[in-house]
Amino acid sequence: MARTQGSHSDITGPRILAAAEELFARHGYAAVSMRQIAGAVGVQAGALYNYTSDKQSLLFDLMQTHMEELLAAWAEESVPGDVKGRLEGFVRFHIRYNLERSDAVFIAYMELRNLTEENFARIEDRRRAYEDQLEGILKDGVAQGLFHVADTKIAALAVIAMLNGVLTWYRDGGRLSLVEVETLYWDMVRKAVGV
Amino acid sequence: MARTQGSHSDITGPRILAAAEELFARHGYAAVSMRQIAGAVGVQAGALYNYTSDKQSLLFDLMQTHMEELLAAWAEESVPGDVKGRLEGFVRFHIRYNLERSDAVFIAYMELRNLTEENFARIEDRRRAYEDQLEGILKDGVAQGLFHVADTKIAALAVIAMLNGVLTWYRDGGRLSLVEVETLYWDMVRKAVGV
DNA sequence: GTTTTATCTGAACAAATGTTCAGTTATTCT
DNA sequence: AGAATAACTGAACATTTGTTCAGATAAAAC
Repeated sequence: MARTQGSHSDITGPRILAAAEELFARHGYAAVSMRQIAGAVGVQAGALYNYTSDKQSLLFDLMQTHMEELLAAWAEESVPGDVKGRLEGFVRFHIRYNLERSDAVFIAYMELRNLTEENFARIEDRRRAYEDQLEGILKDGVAQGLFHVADTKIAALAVIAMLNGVLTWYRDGGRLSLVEVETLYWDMVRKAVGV
Repeated sequence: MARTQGSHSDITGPRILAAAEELFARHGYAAVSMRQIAGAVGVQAGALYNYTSDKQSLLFDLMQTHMEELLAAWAEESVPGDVKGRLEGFVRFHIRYNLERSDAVFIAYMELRNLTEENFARIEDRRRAYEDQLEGILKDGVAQGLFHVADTKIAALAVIAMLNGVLTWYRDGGRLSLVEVETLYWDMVRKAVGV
């Protein structure tokens, strides 16, 4: 056998990335083999190498794409206006976006140590850019005398860490709806920055 | 060659656990081989099996020990008194203790998916017990009308997630001292619970 | 000083790993 | 229709994996 019926690169390519994303998120990068990914797609392991140069760049591509899309989505959703509203927008956006793409977020936070030094630096750069978005809001709030935070850098990291925690317990159809979760966290963030 | 000079089980045993802890924390459980652990101890791979039945229980032992020690340390440090003081005590304890044992904490949070279903349940039980300690403080504060939190369960998870974030960026000799970090986070937690 | 026991080596095992590639077949182009 | 190309198979590769175990040597017990 060789080329299979209905095989197209623009179909198999995304399916490989999707399978890798789910498996990496569930079992971890190092614990997932190329054969498992291939099996999930319904293809032999060798076929993966028409779409990726190696396992490492499969991981990097997933992370890179996720970070770019995250930044792009925030750039589109972010609206200028009063700082309090901007902060609320960030909190709600972060929770919602990250829950929608929990697999990608999980990977982006847990598999950093499996990246090449060079790839790590690139991802880290994008993460810092995202953190800077939040810190920018906090700085503006402080400058306007509205927020009271002693260290905007630390506060930004603390808020993001707190929001990321949602990923570890939130389940669809659980006790709280998405909007309720957003509101609970916004309430805590709002008070933490002193407004 | 066989038994090496100065070989004692009460020395090699702890060294194996220490080496495994450091390697698991740095590279991840699945990415570390038994031969790497043995190499770090200065012993052949087969010798590890005098101290552990398999790789899985090496991981579980590390997690189990960590969780028990964490709970014991908190039980000793925790003092009854006003809720505000108890909450401050928890925040400072959590940051300090977790930074001192960052390798074990990292493993306990990142390698849950590599545990057997049964082992996972045991660790999860201990983690919940720890979260309950914090939630208990929050509940007391709410009952006394001192804290204003809408959902004590979520608030406990949010606070712990926020505090754990310190692990990802704190470095000894960095911009902020340990006490400064504790104080910054306590300030944010204090405000977040509305006091 | 001799025996017993604890501790480790070194080789071996089958299975699994990432990756390559010649060959085969479906699709697309002419 | 046939020729060219894209997509995949299946086998092979050198390593590495977790784990076992007979044998060897050091430490402890007598």
